[in-house]
Amino acid sequence: MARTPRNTLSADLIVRTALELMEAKGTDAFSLRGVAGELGVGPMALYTYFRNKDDLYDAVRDHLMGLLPAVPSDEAWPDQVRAVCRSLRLLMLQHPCLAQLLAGRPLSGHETARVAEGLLGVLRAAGFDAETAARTHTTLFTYVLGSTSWEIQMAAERRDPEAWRRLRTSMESLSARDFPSVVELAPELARTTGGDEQFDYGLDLLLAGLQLQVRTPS
Amino acid sequence: MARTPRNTLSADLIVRTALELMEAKGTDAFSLRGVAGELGVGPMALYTYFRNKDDLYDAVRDHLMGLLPAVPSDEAWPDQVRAVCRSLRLLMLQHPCLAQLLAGRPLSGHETARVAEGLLGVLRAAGFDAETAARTHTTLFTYVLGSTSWEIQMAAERRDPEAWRRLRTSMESLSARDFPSVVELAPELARTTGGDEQFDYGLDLLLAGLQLQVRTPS
DNA sequence: ACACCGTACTATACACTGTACGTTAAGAAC
DNA sequence: GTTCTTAACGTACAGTGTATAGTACGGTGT
Repeated sequence: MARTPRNTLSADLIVRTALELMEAKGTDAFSLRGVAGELGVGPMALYTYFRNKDDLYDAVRDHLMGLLPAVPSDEAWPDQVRAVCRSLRLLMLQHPCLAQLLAGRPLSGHETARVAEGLLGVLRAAGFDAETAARTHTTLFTYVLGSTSWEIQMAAERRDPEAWRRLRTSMESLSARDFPSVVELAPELARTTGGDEQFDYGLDLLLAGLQLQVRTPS
Repeated sequence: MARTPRNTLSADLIVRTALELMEAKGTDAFSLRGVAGELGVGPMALYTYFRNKDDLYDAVRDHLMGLLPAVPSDEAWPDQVRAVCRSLRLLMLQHPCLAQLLAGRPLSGHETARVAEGLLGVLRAAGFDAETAARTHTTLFTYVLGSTSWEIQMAAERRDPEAWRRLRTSMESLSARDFPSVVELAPELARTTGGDEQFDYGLDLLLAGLQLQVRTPS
């Protein structure tokens, strides 16, 4: 019986454990000590496989990006773009921690590059020049990131009854004289903080703009 | 000489000090102890004015939102929308901490409501119905939030030479066979992670989609 | 078989964090 | 002068990431 068994760890095992922990106890509850504890190991053991916490973050992000399906190849380019954006959003909803992992750090890793490659390939094949393809890629990515992060954030807030109550009362304290539109549209605003329809609404605006641009090149 | 002078603090003074600290030492360097130290006061003194750290965060965010200019009233609605989005982005660039303050917590506070009121008012005046106005508001807000947060994040990364070097090398390690588009467009992608042009590109796509929708109501 | 060495892991320690709790003293009201 | 409220203090706790140093296992060379 080895008192300190070796080679029981691996980068992949650590990543999967970290991911499980984030999904079970919430993104914020994640800590190196927590992951190490789950693995029955001291906190410093992780530093054999990752330079620091951010490095582990990046690895988890890339692992999640690997779960994205390939771009459908037998569709028109607007539908392909829609598919890529929708599947990224779905992945983020399925793994809420992904929102923070994507927002907080630059993109890196092979799986992440694969996803970018898919979208860029669609855009190039559709006839976009290099600069426009890059601009469009960034625009789409930041839209998906922003809107879905917001959606997740709001959903989390709604789950916390105390925070939700405070939000409602602070909403109701607004005078209808000073803020007529906000007060009038409060129910609509609450309804449009997320959901498939809201996401598709913005995405379709972007796609409409794109198609218009393709048809009338400057 | 009073050993513990009283009434030297105020919510507003604390907010301003917190803001100064965040801008001087970076958003992450902000801590209750740091703010209290700057004010020559114990950490717990702040709890007289704020329930907790998030509460202070919200106050700082609302304070910053108060700096946004009013919506120009003598322009066509697409230009008004553009002006609102641009000024929010500029404020975020000027106060990088605002990105995190907006992303991490739900919106609240009077100044924040004032800004929402401005944009919603423009949309209602332009003839959008309640639901479409709310959807558009959310779409525009999340686009500005996502794209500008990303821009700030990338700019910060570029300022850290170590992180920037690692990013470059990880980019260059991608094989041109597996990731042809990413490798080919690397320079364009690096160039389009921010800047006025990139922001306006996406914003104009959204506005083009919106105008199209107005002209051809379902 | 045995010494060796790189490496996987442990142990300890440091400088932080937010905040719960209990105490003290300043200023106002009577 | 007495009493009440409250602003600010001090202490303490349970965390955090990680630098540094030490230890014992596994595979390799002789």
